[in-house]
Parts: sequence; C-alpha cells; structure tokens
Amino acid sequence: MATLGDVAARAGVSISAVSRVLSDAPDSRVSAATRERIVEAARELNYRPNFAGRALKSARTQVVGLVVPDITNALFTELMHGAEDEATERGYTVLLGRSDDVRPGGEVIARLIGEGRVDGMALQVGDAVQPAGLRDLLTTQAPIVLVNSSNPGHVGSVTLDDHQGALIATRHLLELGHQRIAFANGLPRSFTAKRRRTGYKLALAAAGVRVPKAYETRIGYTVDNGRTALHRLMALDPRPTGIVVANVNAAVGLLGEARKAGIRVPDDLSVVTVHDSWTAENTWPPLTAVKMQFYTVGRTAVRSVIRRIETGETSDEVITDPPPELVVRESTAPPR
Amino acid sequence: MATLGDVAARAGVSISAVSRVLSDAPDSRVSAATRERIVEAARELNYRPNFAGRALKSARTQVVGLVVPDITNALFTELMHGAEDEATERGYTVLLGRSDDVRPGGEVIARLIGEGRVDGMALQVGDAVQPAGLRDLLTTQAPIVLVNSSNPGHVGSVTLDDHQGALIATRHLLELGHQRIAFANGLPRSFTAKRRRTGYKLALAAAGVRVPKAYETRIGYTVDNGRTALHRLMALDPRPTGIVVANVNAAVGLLGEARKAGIRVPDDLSVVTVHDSWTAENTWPPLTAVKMQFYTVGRTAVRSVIRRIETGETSDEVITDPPPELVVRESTAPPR
DNA sequence: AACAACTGCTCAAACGTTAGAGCAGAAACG
DNA sequence: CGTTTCTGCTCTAACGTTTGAGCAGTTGTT
Repeated sequence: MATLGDVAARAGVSISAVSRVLSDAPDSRVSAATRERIVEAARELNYRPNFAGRALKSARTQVVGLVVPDITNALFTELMHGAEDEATERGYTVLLGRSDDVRPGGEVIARLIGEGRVDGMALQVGDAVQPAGLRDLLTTQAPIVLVNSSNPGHVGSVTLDDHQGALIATRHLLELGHQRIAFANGLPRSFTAKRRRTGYKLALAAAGVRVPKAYETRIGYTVDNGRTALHRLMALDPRPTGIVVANVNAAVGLLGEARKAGIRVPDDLSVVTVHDSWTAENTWPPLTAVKMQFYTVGRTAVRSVIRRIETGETSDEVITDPPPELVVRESTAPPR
Repeated sequence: MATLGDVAARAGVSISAVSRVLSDAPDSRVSAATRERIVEAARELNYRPNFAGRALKSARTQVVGLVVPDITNALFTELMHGAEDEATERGYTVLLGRSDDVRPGGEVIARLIGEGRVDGMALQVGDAVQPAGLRDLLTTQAPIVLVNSSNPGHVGSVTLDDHQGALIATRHLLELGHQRIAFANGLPRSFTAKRRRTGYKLALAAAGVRVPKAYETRIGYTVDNGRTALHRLMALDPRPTGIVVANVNAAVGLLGEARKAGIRVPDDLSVVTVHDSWTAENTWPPLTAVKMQFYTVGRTAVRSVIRRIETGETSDEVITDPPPELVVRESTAPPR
C-alpha cells in the first residue's frame, strides 16, 4: 500500500504538498506543474488514502452505522438499500449491525460509537427491546437517529406514516363492502403498532362501523404470529370477512395458515397488509398491500444522521412523500 | 471519549502501562495493585480503545468485508448470519458491501482493501459479472476468498456441494415415479449452474432416464427468470411432469406463474427446488426443497479469510457437512 | 561485596494523515 | 531601492495506539 510519503518521494515534493493536492484542499497554493507531477505519481503508485490514518487525524470516519433487528426481513433490506444509496452519494459508508435477541442493541451501539468506528447511527430497535434499556444510550450526545420509533426525550427520528397506512388498508376493505373487519396487529408496546391501530380505528369510525373488541389481535409481526392471529380471529363468532394485517410477514403467515385451514382467500376472507415487498407479490393469492416507503426511510435516516454529525441539527421526520400507496392484488374482494 | 492518556492520568501511571494492562499483553510485568488501579480507572472513564489509533499502529482492523450481489436475497442473508457469527466469535467485525449491477464489484473491493478498511474479504460475485474483470483483483495478494464460485488461478474459495444438491432434488422426483423431469437452471456461465447441472444429469443417467435437450432452461436465478422458465417448459411436447429448479427465488416465481396458468401443483406438475429458505415455506403449496447450508458457507468463508489473514494459508473448501438435505413439503407428488 | 537477574515501571518512536506556521524567492508597490 | 505582499512550497506537531528499549530499585547468586 502506497502512502503519502511514497507519492511525495516519487514526485519529489513534501508530504504536505501531496496531501493538499490529493485531498484538494481549498487554498493549496501549488503550481499546476507540481500538481500534475503529484497526481501522476499517485496514479502510478495506485495511491489510496489510508482509512485509519485519516480517521485518527480528523476524528471522522465517514461511516454511519445502521442497526436493524433482523437483516433477514425483506422490509429492512429495502431500508438498507435506501441507506446505502444516500450514504454513497454523500461520501459515507454504511456499517451494518444487528440488534437481535442475543445482543439487545446496547452493546453493539456503544461499541461502534465508543471505539470510533462510526460517526453516527441509524437505529431501529426490535419490538422486543424495552425502551428503558435505550435511555442511557440515547442520552449520550452521540448522533443517533431512531428509525420507525421515537423516544420521549427525543433525539431525532424518522418514521413512516403508519397511521395513514393502516387507514388506507382499512378503507380499502370498507370500500369493498366489508363491515366485519379485523386487525392483526403487532405487540402492544410496539411504536408502529400503536400508530397503525389508530389508523384502523379511525377508518372504521369514519365509516360508522363498529366491531367487537376481540377483532384486534396484538400478537406480533412475525410469520408465526400471523398464523396464530388467523386462528384466533377465525374462532370468533361472527367471523370477520376481512383482515387488515399490520405487517407483511405476518400476512404471509396468516395467508398460509388460512390455506391450510381451508379458508379461501379472497372468497371467504379478504386479507390486506400494511407493507409491501416482493414476498407479497409471490404468495397465493398475491397479497393486496399498502406500500410503505421503506427505501425512503433508509435514505432519510442516513441524511438525518449526517446532518446531525455535520451541523448538530436534530429533527423528527415523518415520511409522507411519497405517501403510502395501495397496491391491489388478488387477496381482497367484496364479501359474499 | 476517554483515551489511554486519560486513564493513565487517573491511575497515576504511564500510558504504556495502561496499554499493556488493558490489551492484556503477555509479559506485562505490572503489579497486581497497579493493574487493579488501571482497570478501575478505565472502568470509571468508560474507556474504549480507539479503533483508528489501534488500526493505524497495528495495521490491522479486525474487520472482514463481505460482498454479496444482492442483500435482498434470502439466501445471502443466511450467509451473512453465518459470516457474522463466525466473525464475532473470533473478535472480528463484518463490513457488508454490495456488488450489484451498478458497481460491478471491482471498485468496492479495491476501495475496502486499498484504504485499509478491511483486512480481508469474502466475495460472492453475481452471475452477471464476467470473471475477467476480477482477474486483476484476485491476483493482488489481498486475502480474498471467493464464495460459491472459484477461479482458475485460484485464490481460495468456499462452495456448496451443488452437484449433490441437484442430484438429491432430481432423485426425489425419480423416486416419486417421474420420468419427464425438466431442469430450470441458472445462466450458462454461472459457476453454480454448471455444477448443479452435472448433478441433475447424473441422477437421470443413473436411473436410466433420458429427456429431451429442451428440458433444461438456462435463464437465471431470479423470480422473473423462474416465471419465464415455466412458460418455456410448459410449451414443450410432451410436457414435463416434474421440474427441478436450481434456485429458490426462481422456484417461487415459477410456482406463482404455474398458478396463474392454471397448472396445479403438485397434481399436474411437481416442483422441487435446490435451496431452502423461509420464503419456500410460505408459498402455496409449500415448496419441497433441498436445503443448502448457506449459513455454514458464511461461517466457513469468514474462517477461511481470517486464516488467510493470520497465517497466510489458502484453501478451497466444499461444504459437505452438514450435507444438502431434502425437505419434503407439498409441491411434489407422484405423476398422474 | 560484587555482580547478575529480575521486577515494575517509563520513554520514545512509529503507524499515515492533516493543517497551522514558517520560510525562501518573486512580484508589486511606494 | 526598501518594504510589503504574494506564491509555492516545507516543517512540524498532533490524533491514539503499540512496543522495543531503557532504567531505577530489589532480589538472588557466587
């Protein structure tokens, strides 16, 4: 690996001159001829600035951490794409972390920030993480932006318009003529679940539709949670004719289980999910979904982290543009 | 952020003493009392070694890069999990890179290695990447291990037992009584496609079954490729009664398209896929699959990279333990 | 008693980079 | 012509860490 010193020797100038030219400092004051020699030498030696040297000197790594609960999840991969694109455009790199069950977030984050591996972080906590464990993390002055959740003593966040998403999904079923509309929701303490809940309720209220309390389950967002929800809801009397599922993974599970139970979708039961992903297209029947803009969340979160790093500004943003978008496929139909 | 100097000042000793104690150097020669003071001071100040300082001095980052073509792919996320687990156990961190269509691998890798951001890399190239573009990368002495492919002037690789996987899948259909067994394969130049192909052919040959040449398509591994394959194969006369799909994503697409075309699986057509993932469980019908051990590939790749970094040894490994494993679900049945 | 060997530390240099200060020589100005 | 200003560089310190060398003081050996 060639260093600045190697380039300097080859071009017959000092290290500082090379540094100034190659990092194009604003007031480099170097003659065109010398500049030319330096650039040429650097090219010949295939010089690349050493990351550690630069980071040590400047106390900046140009890296932002992205910590998500589960990289397997199709939704988070969309988010990651957005984060990567934004970071790349701004000359940053994304370092991906996991905050799964084993290491509930805290340690990873403290390490990444504490060791100076990243300048800041975008952090999506899993639903299983107690906010209490985060309190001390977030009160440090580190540039951390919360994704899809927020915190009382807020530190900056980027969230989706969950309310609107659930509302659109519910309204879709209402417009098809459904009245007995159930809601397979996430865990009660989940930030997004709370917001989707209000959307669902508001849509029903606006239409003057009342449903039994048991029409809402609050089990969780996983495939298995969806399976469980199907059984609970279908055991009710009267049965719902339509279900709004708060998460696409749960919807996939719910749909599979309906199939197994001999419940025909959409003939016997309409299913609409909040979230869209390629997995929703490939179920049978393909899932009607409300596309939430996870890609944009990723972009916005990284932009927000970088702004925080570079200017110190914090903000709480809700992605409303582009808005949640209903994608009608084949899992919904008028009730019979 | 507390530095060694801060800890030293608080404990009333020199920086070197602190460094030796905290990085527990083998021959630190520090009294128990001093050691105690140092550890205590470090704890109080919440000291964490600065990444850049350490990396600069030691010319080691303890980071391995993992570059995969597409982080959205459920298979690669499994691989990533394995890579992460292995890295964590050995005190390394994984830096995830993308080698998608836009930036065909070369630049990313050259940067990560050239700037000293990583000590080595595990690299899975997409099927669309020409091996020629990699030649110069791999001839550098950098510790790069190829994943699911290998290279003539080999630099170290970790691959799955693709041959065996395809063989098991094909044999499953044979054992159910199928004779007209088609194969929806990846692109001709794909390393894995070539190997899966031999497995398929060998299984047929061993059973004394001959099929038309057109029974193999070589379109690719994506969902859409799978859809196309379904149409091509079903246009043949006689129609195949069973299809081995070389990739789970393609299988998902193929299955969906069959559905759309009114072809009943497994009544009219059996489908078995090489690869298993959670997406295969949640199709309808659930896909019979040969589970390939992607998790193990990830682990092994990282272990191999680290070995290369630390001892210089290179190796070409094929994962045979655990072996590919047939998971029978509901997309296969005897022919009618 | 003289010296070696060990113990328990400290000093200082180095990794590659950036950036303020400095310094010759040339050009501009009075 | 003497002074100032500008140009085009170089010198040097610093970021936080590791590590070989060094150095008092103590213990052990002859």
